[in-house]
Amino acid sequence: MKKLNYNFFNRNTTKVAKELLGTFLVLKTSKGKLIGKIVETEAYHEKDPASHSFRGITPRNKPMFGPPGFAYVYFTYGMHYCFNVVTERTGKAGAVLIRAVEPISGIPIMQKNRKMLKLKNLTNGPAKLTQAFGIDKKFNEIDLIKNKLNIYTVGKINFKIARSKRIGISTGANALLRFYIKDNPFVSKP
DNA sequence: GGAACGATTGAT
DNA sequence: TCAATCGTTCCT
Repeated sequence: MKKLNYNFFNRNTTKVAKELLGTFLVLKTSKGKLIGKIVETEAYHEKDPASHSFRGITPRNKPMFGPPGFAYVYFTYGMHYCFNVVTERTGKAGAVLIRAVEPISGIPIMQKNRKMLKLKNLTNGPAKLTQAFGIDKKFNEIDLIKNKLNIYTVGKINFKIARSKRIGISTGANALLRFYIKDNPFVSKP
């Protein structure tokens, strides 16, 4: 297990989105470690009409323009948080939305956070995994290399990557910037 | 100052 | 298919 570093994130957003598949999101909590294998991502570029960064920098999307390897957590629909990893060099916006993970460790804690027992529904959506991990606005703009929330790789690929249109957006909807592990049951929408 | 809307989810 | 629910952004 090797922790992903700044160099990994300081690259083209689409490339990072693809290579994040099969890596492990790890959060150290006082009650134990939460681990989820990333099985679904979406890429959001600076000039992408679907991206928050499209109309330039604002107080909310500021982290997207910041250094790579940091978190961008935003609140949406009045009740949900979504977790992104910032990509590209400082000054250029870019982020990868983590849309789904496969529960690996700390499952009882995730079940408690989600108030739900069914493994399949625990983390198979962007706002579901943040709820399972307890990720909220306190995690916005934190350094994912130096804090309790990290991403690790084992360097092995034993799955096929599928590609599709992104979900839940209206403008720029035809771009194939969603990536997921083929046949993985924890992908939000296969 | 006001209004429209959203990178969603869960229940009906 | 639809309500829940509120911060952000854009318009006046």
